[in-house]
Amino acid sequence: MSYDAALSIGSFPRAILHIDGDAFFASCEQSRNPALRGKPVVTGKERGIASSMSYEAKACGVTRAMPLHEIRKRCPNVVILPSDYETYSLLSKRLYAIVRRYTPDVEEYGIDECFADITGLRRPLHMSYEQIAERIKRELDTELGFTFSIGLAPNKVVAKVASKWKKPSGLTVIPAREIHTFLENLPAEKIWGIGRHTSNYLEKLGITTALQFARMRESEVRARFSKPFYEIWQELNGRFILPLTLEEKTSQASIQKMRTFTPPSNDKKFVFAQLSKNIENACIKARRYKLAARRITILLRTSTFHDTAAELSLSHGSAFPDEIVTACESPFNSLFNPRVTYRATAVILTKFEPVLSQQPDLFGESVRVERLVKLYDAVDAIAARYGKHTAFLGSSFAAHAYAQHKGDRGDAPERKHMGIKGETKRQRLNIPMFIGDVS
DNA sequence: TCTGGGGTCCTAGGACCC
DNA sequence: TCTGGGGTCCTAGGACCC
Repeated sequence: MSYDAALSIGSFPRAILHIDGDAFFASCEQSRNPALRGKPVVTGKERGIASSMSYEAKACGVTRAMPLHEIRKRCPNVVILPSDYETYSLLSKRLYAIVRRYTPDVEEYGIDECFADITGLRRPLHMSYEQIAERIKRELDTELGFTFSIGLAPNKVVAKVASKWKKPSGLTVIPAREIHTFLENLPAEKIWGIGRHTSNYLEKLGITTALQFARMRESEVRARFSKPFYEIWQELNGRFILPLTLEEKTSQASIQKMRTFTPPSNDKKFVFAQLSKNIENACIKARRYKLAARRITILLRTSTFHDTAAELSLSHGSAFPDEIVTACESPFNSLFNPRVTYRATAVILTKFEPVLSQQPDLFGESVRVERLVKLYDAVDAIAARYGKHTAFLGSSFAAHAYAQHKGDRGDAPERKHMGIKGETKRQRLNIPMFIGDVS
C-alpha cells in the first residue's frame, strides 16, 4: 500500500484495544489449579529457564530466562512447571472468543494477546469506549480466572503502549490528544517495533525517548528510516496506519527447527545427527500441515554464536526426512569445519507447496515417492499411538541418544496426551528405523 | 540478558529481459 | 565495445516480534 493510501485510512478516528494476559502461562496454570493461586509459579521447566512467572514469583525477584537453580535459591517455595502449550492455546481461544462477542474485528496477535477494533460500538451498546473496554476486561477476568491488561487508543502502536502502562490488571486510555504525555518519559526502545538496533541509531541522533522520536520532522523520518519505522512514527502522532490482520492464518511461510546442545561439539557425526533430528521434527510439522518444502536451509551455530548457513532446492516438494537428510549431506560437509565447535543446528523449510500438487516427473520417481508416502503414513500413525520419535532415522541416532541422556522433554506435552510417560517405556519403544535406500 | 526457539516483513541488489 | 532506460523476479540478510 502506498503511503498516501495509508494516510487516507487514518482520516477518521478509531478505537483500538490491545488486550494482554498478565503473566499468561503462569496464570493459566494458576487458573487450572486453584491450589497454585497466590503462590509463586514459574513455567519453563523443560528449558531449564523461566519462560513465564506469576506476580508472586516476580515479587521474589524472578525474571525471564532466569535459570531454575537461581530461581529456587531466590524463591524456595516456588512451583516450577513444564510448559503446556495445549492448555495455553485453549485459554487463548477463549480469550479471542470473549472479545469477539463485541466485534469480529479481532487480530489474534499472540497466544496471550490480541487487538480489537471497537470503533462505532458506542451507540449500539450505549456505552463509552472506555466502558466497553471495562466490560470486556471484567468478562475476561472472571471467565478465565486471571487478570488482563487493556489499552485503548487510536491505533495499534499506542494501544500497545497503553496496555503496558499499568500492569497487572490495568485499563489505560490514551486519547489522541494525550499521546505525547505518555511518550514523554518512555524510552524509545519500549515502543513496539523499535528494537535494539534502531534505538542505538536513534541515540546517535540524540533521541532517547519515544516523545523525541515522535517529534522528529516527517521529512527526516522518511529520509532516515525504512517504511515500518515511518509507520510507527505516524501512529505515535495519532494517525491510524497499521490495519488489524483479521484473517486466520491458515498456512505458514516457513517451518524452522533448532536445537542447542551442551557442551558444544566438533564431532561431525554427532552434529549431523542433531541436524538430522531437526529435519525429522520439521518434517513432522510439515506433514501435519500437509505441506511439502522445495527449499531447505541448514544452519550451524558455533560455540561463539556465529551462524553459517547453506541452502538447497529440491526438484519437488518434500516432507520426508530421508530425502531431505540425504540432500543435506553435501552442503553440511562443506559447511562443517572440524576445527570449530558447534552449539546448535537448525533447519528451515520454505517454498511450500501443498502435498497434493506433488507431481514427480518420472515414473520411477513417483513409485519411490509413493513408497515414502506410505512409509511416513505408517511412521505418523506409530507416532500418534506411541509418541513422537518412536521411530526415527538412523542418521539421527546420536541425537536421540543425547536427548534421552539429557532428559530433553521438548516434546513432552504431546506425549503426555498420548498416555505415555517417563523414559523407560520410551526407551523400550525406541526402535531405530534405518531407512537407507527404500526403492 | 552471556544469549532458547519459532516466526514475519522489508529492502537492496543481482539476474534477466525488452 | 560502449551506450540508454526500465521492468520483473528472486534472494540474502537485516530487524523485529512473541
